[in-house]
Amino acid sequence: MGGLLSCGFLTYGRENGVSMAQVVEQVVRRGRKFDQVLAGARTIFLRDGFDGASVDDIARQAGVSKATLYAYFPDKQLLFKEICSQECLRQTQEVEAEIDPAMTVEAMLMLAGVRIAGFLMSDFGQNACRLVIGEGARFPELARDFYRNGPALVHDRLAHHLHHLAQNGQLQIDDLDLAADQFIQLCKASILEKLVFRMDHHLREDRVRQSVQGAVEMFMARYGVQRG
Amino acid sequence: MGGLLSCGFLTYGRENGVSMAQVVEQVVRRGRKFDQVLAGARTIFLRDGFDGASVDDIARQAGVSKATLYAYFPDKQLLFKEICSQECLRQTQEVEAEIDPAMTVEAMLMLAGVRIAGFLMSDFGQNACRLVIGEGARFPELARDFYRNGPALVHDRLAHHLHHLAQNGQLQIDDLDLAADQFIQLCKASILEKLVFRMDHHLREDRVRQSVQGAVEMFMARYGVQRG
DNA sequence: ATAATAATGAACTAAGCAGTTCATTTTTCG
DNA sequence: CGAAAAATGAACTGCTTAGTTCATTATTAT
Repeated sequence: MGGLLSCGFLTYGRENGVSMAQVVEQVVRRGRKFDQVLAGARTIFLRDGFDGASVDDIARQAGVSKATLYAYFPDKQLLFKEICSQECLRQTQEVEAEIDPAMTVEAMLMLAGVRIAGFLMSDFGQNACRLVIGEGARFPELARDFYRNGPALVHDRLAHHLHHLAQNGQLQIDDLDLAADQFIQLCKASILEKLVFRMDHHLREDRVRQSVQGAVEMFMARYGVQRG
Repeated sequence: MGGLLSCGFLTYGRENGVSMAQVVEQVVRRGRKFDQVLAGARTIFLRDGFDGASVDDIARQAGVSKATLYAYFPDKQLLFKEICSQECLRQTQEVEAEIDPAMTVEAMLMLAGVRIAGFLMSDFGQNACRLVIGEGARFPELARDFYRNGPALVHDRLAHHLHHLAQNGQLQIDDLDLAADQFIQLCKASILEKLVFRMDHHLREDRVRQSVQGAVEMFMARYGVQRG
């Protein structure tokens, strides 16, 4: 327990595309229950956290014998890290759809905001956040990976878009990083803490939209060029 | 495990003031190691979380025998809840200093913002947040108490101040709750996720001030009355 | 068909941890 | 001092859980 896997992701015997499978047929696919194991582990880990989840529970959920599970993953920590890595990738894809450059600034912000808030609202988003935050002490490098492949990535893309808009003269921004952070945080207003601390498990749809709408208005009031 | 202590705090045999002690001398103070137990438990729980902390570790840290510990607290959960309750109160006190009504709007916002950000920056604030979020699944009512006595309380006081400022004509706000949430979130911009996900354990002081400064500017751009 | 590979399940080890017990020692206080 | 209250520590119970083993069964490919 220590330096292994300190960065990067595991790719543990699952071809993650068609091209890979074509190049090396049947290399590491050691069994057919691999996906079941991952699916079961994801369910249980997201529900119970690392300590709360027992390997027996995971095996049962996966519909797989414990021996099979251990045939794929030598220990519980590696399985946990693999799940977290997968969730990072999924989170990235969640925000991956391209932004149309022909949009107005408001429309672009609105779209980005709805996606950011939507992720937080999803069961998966909530559980993943809680999991990574809670287990961050035991797995610091994992929390960092999650951050880099999730929040940080969203931040960078947003800052990139803002940069272009500022160059076009549609926005007036001096500190791009700060502006991007501000917008992201504003989208979470009214919803973040209530979710994290389990106040309202499912906030009303209109409250979320209201939050994003408010974020856009505020952002434009500060950085918009039209004045009076 | 269930309904007990579903709301409210434990007051487990420690006079929490002088008046109490004067009224009932020597009621529940069954021993002199009470404070040591609490101190040790706080250290270990904040460091390791609920599952990660073993009762033996706590006793050792407290400089107290396990038997003594169990003489005060019948089980681990009750001790944990007591610690969390204490941390809630402490968090409340953290933001308790009164606001001078003669201040300018900007100065008031700056003060409030620095306090909010300061709490997040503190080791205690970070650990407490992680603890409550991570253990929220096991102790949902505890996460709610923490939220009510912390973030929600800050929100309410801020909204109250904003209400007065709006009545005085110094601000133009239609949705007070939203405005309060927005300001609070803005203060966390640039620092929250980096802390929660353990990117930079100690951000530079100036970056925090910059964040709060940016929050005030943005807030005034949106809700200030001076226009052009 | 048959041989190789994958999966099973059930029993097992070893360790850690919550909570208990109690004979002995220390502290407090009249 | 001397008695009552508090603290000790070390051993012990009972339970949970990570990880192993292996003889048996199912699946796959040639």
